[in-house]
Amino acid sequence: MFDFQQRGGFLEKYLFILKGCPFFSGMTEQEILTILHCMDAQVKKMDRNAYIFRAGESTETMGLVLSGSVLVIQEDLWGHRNILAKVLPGDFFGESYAATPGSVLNVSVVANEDTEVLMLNVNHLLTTCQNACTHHNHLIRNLVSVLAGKVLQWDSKITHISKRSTREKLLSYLSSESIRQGKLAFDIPYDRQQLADYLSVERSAMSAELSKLKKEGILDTQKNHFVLRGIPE
Amino acid sequence: MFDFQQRGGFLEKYLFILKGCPFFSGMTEQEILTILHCMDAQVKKMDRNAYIFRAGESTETMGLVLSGSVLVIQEDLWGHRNILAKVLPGDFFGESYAATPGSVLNVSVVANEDTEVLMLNVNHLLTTCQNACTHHNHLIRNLVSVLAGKVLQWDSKITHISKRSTREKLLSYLSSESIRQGKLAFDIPYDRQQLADYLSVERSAMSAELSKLKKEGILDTQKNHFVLRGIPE
DNA sequence: ACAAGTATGTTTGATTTCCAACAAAGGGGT
DNA sequence: ACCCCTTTGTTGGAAATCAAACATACTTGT
Repeated sequence: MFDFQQRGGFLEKYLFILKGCPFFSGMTEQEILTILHCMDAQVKKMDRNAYIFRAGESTETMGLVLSGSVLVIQEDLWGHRNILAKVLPGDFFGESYAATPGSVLNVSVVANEDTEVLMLNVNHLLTTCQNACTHHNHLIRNLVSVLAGKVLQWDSKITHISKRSTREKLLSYLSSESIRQGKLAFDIPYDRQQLADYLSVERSAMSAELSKLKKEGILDTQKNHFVLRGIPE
Repeated sequence: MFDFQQRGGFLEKYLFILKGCPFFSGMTEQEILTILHCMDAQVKKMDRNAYIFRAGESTETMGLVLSGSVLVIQEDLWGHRNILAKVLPGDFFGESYAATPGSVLNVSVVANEDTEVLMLNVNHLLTTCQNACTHHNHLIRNLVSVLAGKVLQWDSKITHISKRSTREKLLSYLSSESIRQGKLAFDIPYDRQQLADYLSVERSAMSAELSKLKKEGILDTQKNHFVLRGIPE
């Protein structure tokens, strides 16, 4: 772990990510730097498969992915892994637990590849120096947007996994991704095993269902690239 | 729909609920009244099964249940109903959509019984009169807690419905309710059909599974009262 | 180019869920 | 007490999923 202020290199490298992040929207570079100091920002470099949070812990800090990606997961002792979300650069994880004093993590967070994350203390934002920094109120307002967006994201995940059949889950997820990205041809951030874990189905059954959908001409796919064709008339 | 300020009756009747609500925590009665006016508060009386929000709409207002209860649901055209949550007096619904400009409701909200709800305009809180009312920043801070709590609630719902079998879903939900309420004997807010819709399983299969669990001595239940016994050794 | 490891697709039988129909139990109103 | 309506439990056949095994790409490192 590195102190953010002492490593100018990181700063120049990633400031453009922070500027594009909803949480820092409407702030100048200098204001962002001030805030990073207030929130005790620290950069962590994580190797692939390293745990950033473990279910059962509690935390005052939230994470912001700078490079690479992390998976928010739940896993039981027998290898079943449930993927709640993949978090890409510019997006947060753990913010809801950090913002809820006394809460216990119901999820784990692991690096999906070699990853750099920025850890930010939310309590410093919520409970101290409310008057001193005029930016704090602005940031808390931004935090509302971040949290509301997370709820909406969760709503749509629940939409997918509430479907009863593997086929419906696939089509629910794929069509929503297609709409979100605004095109019928798009990439998804998951490989087959991860997609199965995201949709809570068996990989082999899902693979079989994808083959069926291909044969029926409803979609085409190679690796993580998908093309939806709609239902032929 | 009634104007809140003109109906003192409602006010006295429900102010104690508002005072106990996390969103208004740390505020005096007079401050709450001021806020209600700022947020254009209006009381709505809804008959059982009436829709408060419909999927596809968008909204600037969030709802607070005063009496009765509402269900947050998703339904397809062929009667499949997925219950995301039951909202009891003192709790919010729709706040994430109201706090996300341009968002479209992915859920519907229906009155589960004859219900009174308070509708509050979130935009008035987030975008106007930030300087005038010192309470606003306090409220936005409280809104962060409300939203973070909603994410945690969603996390735990995802935990339950991600389980692969009906039995696991039941036990996941029931044990978490038991822990949440701090006792092995507890009531749940759902009848059998609603519980099945909440866990995304078939009612009849769930009923059969409950019978098995009873026979095995793992739990006991009559109507919506449950007693967990743990797995016998 | 090769080998080893990983990811994806396919198949199979056992298990589970779904679905519809029906039976039994409870509630409310007259 | 009676009937009607809702809720809950039970059953059985059809369909889907799970889980394990295997085959076939595709990667990666040497």
